[in-house]
Amino acid sequence: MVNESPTFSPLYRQIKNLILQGLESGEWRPGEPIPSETELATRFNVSQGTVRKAIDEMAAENLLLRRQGKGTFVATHSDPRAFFRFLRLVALDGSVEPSVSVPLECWRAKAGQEAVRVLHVQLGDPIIIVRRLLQFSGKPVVVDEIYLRGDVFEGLSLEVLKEHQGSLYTLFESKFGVRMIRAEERVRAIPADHASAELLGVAEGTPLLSVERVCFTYGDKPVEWRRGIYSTVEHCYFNELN
Amino acid sequence: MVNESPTFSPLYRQIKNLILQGLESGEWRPGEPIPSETELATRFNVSQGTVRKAIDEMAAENLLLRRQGKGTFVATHSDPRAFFRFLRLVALDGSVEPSVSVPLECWRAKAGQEAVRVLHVQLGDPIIIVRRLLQFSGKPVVVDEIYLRGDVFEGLSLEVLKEHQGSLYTLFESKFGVRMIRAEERVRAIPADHASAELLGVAEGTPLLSVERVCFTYGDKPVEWRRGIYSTVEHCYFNELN
DNA sequence: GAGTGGTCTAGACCACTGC
DNA sequence: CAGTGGTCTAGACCACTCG
Repeated sequence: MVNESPTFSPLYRQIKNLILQGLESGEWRPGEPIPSETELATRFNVSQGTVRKAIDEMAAENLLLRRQGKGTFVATHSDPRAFFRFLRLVALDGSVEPSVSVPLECWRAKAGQEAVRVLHVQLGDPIIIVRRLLQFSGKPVVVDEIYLRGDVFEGLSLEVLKEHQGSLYTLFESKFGVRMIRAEERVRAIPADHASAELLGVAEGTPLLSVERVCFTYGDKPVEWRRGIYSTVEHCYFNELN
Repeated sequence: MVNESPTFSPLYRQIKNLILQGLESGEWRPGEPIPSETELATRFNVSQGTVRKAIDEMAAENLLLRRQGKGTFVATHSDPRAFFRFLRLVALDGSVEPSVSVPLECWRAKAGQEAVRVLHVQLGDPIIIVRRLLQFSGKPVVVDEIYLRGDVFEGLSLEVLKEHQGSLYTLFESKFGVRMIRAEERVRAIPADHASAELLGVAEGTPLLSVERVCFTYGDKPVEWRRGIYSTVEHCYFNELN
């Protein structure tokens, strides 16, 4: 169990990778429990403390969720606590309203330069584009244009989107087995164009937020790129800095 | 060492609070090392592992910085790695340019309703207001208006600001003993008014980011409120979601 | 009560830093 | 070389959940 190589990697990190493999391979699916610490310890021939440290790190990265007395579970976006993990939008008056997703369009296309650069696909590879509206207490607040890898989300259609309840990421988990781990957002201020102005109910030229998001699944593989146009008339983009 | 109260608090968290007290009281100042784990363990009559767990949490919260072989240090904003911790601004082309802070004005005032609400001071209490410009590679990108508690930052003046090299938060640490721990930001899109347009070199009405930040020191005490007006012509607000 | 994660300990050894 | 943090172990006991 000793590692004398120049690129030293502690045992618990090797264990972490083994557990990660289980997640990637689908051995344990989102929401399901993984084996207990003692069970994993005997399986991997290490002490419980080492497994514990591996799980600690993964829980800190929101990959696993520990629940004392019950077990350790694969994190899922359908957990209500995870809903605002990727949606940093709050009402100016502090009220918390549930959001409703209204799918507008969904069509297939071939990857252009932008998709190639961000999604790591080849030029002309199939991609899927979704346009949808996000409403808070009945009012439209966000217009999203979402680019997805066609190979990963094969079968996605407007009908599927309309049938589904809940956030897009729960749909991606349950129907396509894709779990979003991490995302990067780039925010800029832009004037409302004609289409966005109409959809969001603001005057053309009104300053809006352009929020570009790249979303990664296991292995830091980018699978979604989206641009959201946020109206900040009654909401704002909220961020906590630590 | 047993705790049978209904509000159970593990030992390592009590140790954490003791170390926190040392930070708040200034027993160890930013950049300085705290005593070694074994030393703290004997001082607090617990095992090294318990001290370790306390320090682990504080390192995760960016309160302490561990350096193998050297010791554990009080985190500081003058560490270059911490520079972009609170400034989520990157160039669109990905280049990393150092920023220069240009103080414009600094005056004393009495707290209005906004300051009362955010900074938890009394109406009419002394506050200090700073206006400054942030330049990247010579170009103005951010105009900041900064509201500070007068009791905490007594003695701050335009001269002091102009003399100082480095970020504002390093000045706050070295001259006023105030360390910023955590911040909240609220981002909205607004049109450039006349003054901002002139300072940032954009046309009046250009969409800009309004970034309001509340900054907290130990004990979650708010000591700074600022509104930054960001030009997103060549930069964007970057955020990583985990 | 059995099983889970959570805490605490004591001790051994490894990796890194600086004298 | 001594001193620091980093890893790993084995074992005891506590707190929580559920049947």
